Amino acid sequence: MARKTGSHSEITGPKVRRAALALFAQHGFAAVSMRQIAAEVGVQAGALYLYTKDKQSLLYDLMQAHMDDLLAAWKAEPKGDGALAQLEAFARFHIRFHLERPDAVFIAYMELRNLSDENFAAIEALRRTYEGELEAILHAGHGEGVITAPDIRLTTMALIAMLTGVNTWYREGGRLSREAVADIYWDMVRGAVGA
Amino acid sequence: MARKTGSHSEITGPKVRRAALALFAQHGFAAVSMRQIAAEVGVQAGALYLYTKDKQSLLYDLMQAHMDDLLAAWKAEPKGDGALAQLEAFARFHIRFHLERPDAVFIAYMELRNLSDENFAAIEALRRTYEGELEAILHAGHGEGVITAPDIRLTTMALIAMLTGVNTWYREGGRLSREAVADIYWDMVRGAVGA
DNA sequence: GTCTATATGCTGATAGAC
DNA sequence: GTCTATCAGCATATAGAC
Repeated sequence: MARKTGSHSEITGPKVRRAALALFAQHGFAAVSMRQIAAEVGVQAGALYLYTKDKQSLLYDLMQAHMDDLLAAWKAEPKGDGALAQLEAFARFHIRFHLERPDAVFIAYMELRNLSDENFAAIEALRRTYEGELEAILHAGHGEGVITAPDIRLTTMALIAMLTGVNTWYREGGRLSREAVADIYWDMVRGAVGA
Repeated sequence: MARKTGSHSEITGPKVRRAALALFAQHGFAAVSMRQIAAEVGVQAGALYLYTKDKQSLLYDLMQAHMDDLLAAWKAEPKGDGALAQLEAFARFHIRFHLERPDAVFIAYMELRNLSDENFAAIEALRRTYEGELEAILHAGHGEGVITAPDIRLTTMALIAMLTGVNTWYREGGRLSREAVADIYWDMVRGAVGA
């Protein structure tokens, strides 16, 4: 359908966010200029300000959308009965979700210090909510007597670091499939919590 | 005290590196200007170029010095006999060494993409050398039959991510001493490798 | 909705005085 | 060894034409 004086806001908006996501992940927020993003989208720099208030909002919106996705996806995940089944569900979910969107994950971890103070606080709260999900599972597992980890909080942080670390080395088409990786990591998680 | 033609190269050089380390860790390499570093040191921006070829070299020198320190410190670490003792030594060493220099660790992980191609390759080689140390221990443990982890390479990456993760949450003067943290993490490491 | 043009300011790096 | 002054360029963001 022919269109005369381009009215692409429904297409250009997402394109801006996709371009920013890829460029921020590759070069870092501070190293990417609005001109670079505009060039990737195929518009002039000034036009970006129709879709974002400023560069800071662009970063914040990307990170917030990522964390919202994460929390919603975990909420929708089938979890099974018992703390051990839920721990397995969490480990497999975390690896799968994070491997599916490496750019967003990278930004969420690396660009926290480039957020304004209030934006940082908002993202930090979402991150703690997610950590709380795992912490609750471990707490339940302790109550059920199926895990013996001595410190729930440390175990939470250790497991999340271990699982997220997959993103730093996993390459599509490598030696192992995502499922094989998840199997091995689940073994290590189980061992680490003393299950 | 009046000073005529100050000759402070032995003092100013290290000051430049210390200031750059702190500022890069706090704000990120790309977000820090040479003028900011100079202000922190107490000289004018132009004077920095007496101590570094350019901004890129400043970053590279910091990262290389950190990796050299790491490898030298591990080499000098008492390790005990047997793979399990060496694994414990590695875990405790890694946590201790990394907690002692959070800024350098942060930069070494976050600023890799701001290195030039050849500088990146050099740092990457040092990082792989360090990973190889842990991998060799796990390999030996497999041979001795004291660990049952099914995939040495994945276990290496998982353990390093888990141990390095301590830096993201540990705060001096918090609930647990470094030794207590190391005790708990060593338990988790042992469990994760099936020892 | 996108463009061009522009404001205002900071960037890395160098030259030359002292 | 450090300074001031400066270059050439790029930054974010906005104004106004179309």
